[in-house]
Amino acid sequence: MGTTQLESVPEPKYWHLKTVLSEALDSEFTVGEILPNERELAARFGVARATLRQALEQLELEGRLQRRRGVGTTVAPPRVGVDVGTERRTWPGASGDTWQLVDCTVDAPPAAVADALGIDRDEPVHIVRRSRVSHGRPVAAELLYVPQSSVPDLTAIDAPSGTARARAVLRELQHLALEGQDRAVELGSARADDAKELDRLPGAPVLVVTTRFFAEGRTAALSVATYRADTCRLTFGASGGVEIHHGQERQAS
Amino acid sequence: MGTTQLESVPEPKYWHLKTVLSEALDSEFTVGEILPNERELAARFGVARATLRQALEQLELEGRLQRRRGVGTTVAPPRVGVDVGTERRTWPGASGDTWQLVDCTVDAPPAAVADALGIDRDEPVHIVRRSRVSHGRPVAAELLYVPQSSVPDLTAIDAPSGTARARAVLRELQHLALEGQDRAVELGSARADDAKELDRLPGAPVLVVTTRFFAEGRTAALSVATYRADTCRLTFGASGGVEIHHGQERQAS
DNA sequence: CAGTGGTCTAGACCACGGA
DNA sequence: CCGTGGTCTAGACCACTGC
Repeated sequence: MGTTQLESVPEPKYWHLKTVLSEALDSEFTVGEILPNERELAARFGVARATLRQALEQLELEGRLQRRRGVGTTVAPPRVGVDVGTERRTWPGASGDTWQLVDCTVDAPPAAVADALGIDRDEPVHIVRRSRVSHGRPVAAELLYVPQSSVPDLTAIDAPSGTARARAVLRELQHLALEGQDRAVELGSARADDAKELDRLPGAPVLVVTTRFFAEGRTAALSVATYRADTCRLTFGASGGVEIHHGQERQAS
Repeated sequence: MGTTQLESVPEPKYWHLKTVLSEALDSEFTVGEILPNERELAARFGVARATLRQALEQLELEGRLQRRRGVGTTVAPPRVGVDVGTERRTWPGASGDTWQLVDCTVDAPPAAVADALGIDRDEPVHIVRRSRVSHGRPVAAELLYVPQSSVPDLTAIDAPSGTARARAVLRELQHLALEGQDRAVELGSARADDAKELDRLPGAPVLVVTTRFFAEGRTAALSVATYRADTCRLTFGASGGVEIHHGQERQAS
């Protein structure tokens, strides 16, 4: 081998395709513009549709594209910075939070949630559903699990209907002294119900933010919030008064 | 509508397959166990390999499986909780941090990074490469961008080689008074070099943690850390002394 | 209704890891 | 060397959107 063997490492077609498309998006398209359809693009690049789709999937994962069945593929706007600040340690539903109540049920939680709450796996808890909207688009769906022991003063009279009961549960929560909280962020895929609320297909990538609220020496509530990974950037503002001019704060290419 | 129309919504095969496999993983497999190969599994479920792979991909995305070319598909251990705590606001490289120095170069940063740092796009900066290991496995790769103006006392003599220079840059950083920092987390896909360091294929899903360090009224450094999304759960410990017994803290199914 | 992206098939070959 | 997962093809049909 006389020459440096750079060509002997064939880049996958979809990877190269992704690079080419990415550059084209930067230079030849504007936000919201609709791309040629997949069959057309595949033909234009001389690849099978499946290969072209592999490239599009990556670009969608990175928040560069948005695809909707029956409509087409459009150039996505930059990701929305969504504040999930840690320093403001308050109960959910405290004044100024950005969540919309959806409804509230009483049911046995998933086993993992019961374990985290330190309760029996078949002990029913309040499950408050909330959703979060930013810039007119749904960005997150939340399930807030509240053991009945955390809101002992809640009576059946307080809970005539879904959102009213949700309000009552959150109101009762404020009575507890919040001793602390912790958070975790991980990648997940949207369950069917979350997907519907987020206007995505089931299985869409989401950032799952799990928050545990501590009071009276135990976990008094557990929040599982799923954010659209394609359109959201979770921000943890921690410095004083520095303005964020988020635009192309994307990963280096 | 007399009956609830549940059957009229045909679930995609790969989605159903994913559910079945997921339950099988819980009940019939142990961590580290190797699954039958894809051709075998596809045949067993009576689907094409591509369909089977779609299900496996989702499970890998959720951290349930690990696939390695030439080896096979294994049952993944629960995600590792990696602390990216916000309260401990220190410069990178301060005592007690868990990063390993890799090397250090001087080069023009990507345009987005230059913008975030508020410098010209062709102004070279120090680029410190670090990696983070947890439980014996690489979990993150970081690029730390430090404008030369942030470490004015650094001389060429301090920088004989890669890691030595990296050490020198971090040492100089400690001399600045850290005024604040902020963080953002978003989904990305691994670039080729990061992928190599993380022992993954290019394009693998990663959680990108961008941290801006403020000093002297400006952004004095910018860290872009990419964490393996399949194996990591980013934790933001914020409560006092509460022990985390992470095990099955997975998203509710 | 036509056009879009989403799912699925049944093949083929390639790149990598380990024996 | 063989077996693995990774890539790619050229089709097909389905589900959804908007006209």
